[in-house]
Amino acid sequence: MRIGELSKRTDTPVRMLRYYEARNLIVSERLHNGYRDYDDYVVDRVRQIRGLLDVGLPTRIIGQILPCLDSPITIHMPYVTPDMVATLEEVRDRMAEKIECLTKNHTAIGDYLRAAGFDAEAS
DNA sequence: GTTCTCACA
DNA sequence: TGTGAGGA
Repeated sequence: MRIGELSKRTDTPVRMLRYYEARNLIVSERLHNGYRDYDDYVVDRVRQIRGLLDVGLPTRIIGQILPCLDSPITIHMPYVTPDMVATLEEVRDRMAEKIECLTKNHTAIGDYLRAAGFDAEAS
C-alpha cells in the first residue's frame, strides 16, 4: 500500500510516517515512480510505535528496542547505554501505573454494570 | 489527485 | 512537527 493508505489505516499523519522511516523505525519499498510501498505488517508496526510513543519513549530509543520485539525474538543488545536503561525503567513503571489504574476502573465499571443489572460482560 | 524531497526561522 | 515550494 502507499503512504496515504497506511496513514488512514494507522491514523498517523503522512508526515510522521516519513519521519519514522528516516529514524529507521519502519521500512518501505519503492514503486517505479518513487512512491513508497508498504507491506501489510507495517500497519501493526506503526501501531506499536505509536503505542510506545504515547507512553513517552523517544523515537531514538524505539529504534533500538523495536528490533528486539521483532518476530524471531532476537535478544540482541548491541550497545545498551545507561540513559536508555533509565528511560526504559521509567516507561515501564509508568505503564505499570497505567495498567493498575485501568484495572481499577475496569473492575469498578464492571461492578456498576452488575449492580445495575446490565451485566453480561465477562470480568 | 497523490506523493516526493528539501528547507524554513 | 507544520507548512510551503517545485516536480513528476
